[in-house]
Amino acid sequence: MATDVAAVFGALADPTRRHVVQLLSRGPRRAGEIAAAAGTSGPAMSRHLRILLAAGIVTDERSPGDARVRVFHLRPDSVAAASAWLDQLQAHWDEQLRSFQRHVTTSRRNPR
Amino acid sequence: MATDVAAVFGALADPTRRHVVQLLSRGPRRAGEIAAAAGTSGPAMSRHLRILLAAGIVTDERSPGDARVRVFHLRPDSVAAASAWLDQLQAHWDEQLRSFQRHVTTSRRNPR
DNA sequence: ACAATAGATAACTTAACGATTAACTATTGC
DNA sequence: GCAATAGTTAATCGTTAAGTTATCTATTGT
Repeated sequence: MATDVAAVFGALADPTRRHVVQLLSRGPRRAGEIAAAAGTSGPAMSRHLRILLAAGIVTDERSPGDARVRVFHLRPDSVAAASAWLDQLQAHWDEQLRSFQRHVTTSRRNPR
Repeated sequence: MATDVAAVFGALADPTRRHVVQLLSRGPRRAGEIAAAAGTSGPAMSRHLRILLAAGIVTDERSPGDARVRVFHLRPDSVAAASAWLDQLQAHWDEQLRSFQRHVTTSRRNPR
């Protein structure tokens, strides 16, 4: 339930997990489908999905017809927080680009 | 020169590098300043900065007054690419959320 | 030329990460 | 109840990544 920016970036750093997110963006999938589509084994995908769950990127739910089937789908707000982090960064950039060349040779005599 | 989304997320996955990016968002800094602000040693920061350079997030330039001083500053377009990746994801979400509950109990009889 | 400074590189250690095989827990169907 | 299925957890291995100490290069100042 994190929606933590650090966890989101950490989760999205892995190419397999990015692939999973790309797949889930086209609709929810079961765990077996995800593992097969990503080309990884079941146990490996289980750990990846746990990381994505901890980052708040995906959510799971049991299929009502078949209780052993686990369906995963994305959570829009989690990535929105990460996107906000990047936007907040760009907000600071506008200010930085104005005082850009001014600070280049600053603090030549600045031991502390 | 990457501006690669994978490299950007991988670079931003590390908390030390995120701290560096946060620092550089408030203006360009020298390598020594960055290492001191992040609380890490020079060699460790040198490797982090190399990763940020490879990801296209930061750029370096020699100080004209002091050639051994290396000043680092951010590159707005690099994070814009990563932000675009997240936005492209949200674009797919709108479609997914419409056919949301429809696919939950799909493929109950789908062995392969 | 010599000492000092700013960083980067080398070699090494340790910790984290990812994949695999095997065993385990539920759940469905006969 | 028993076999099969869906998925997770356990234990292990190999790889990668991060940090540290020491060394090296380049540049500035005297």
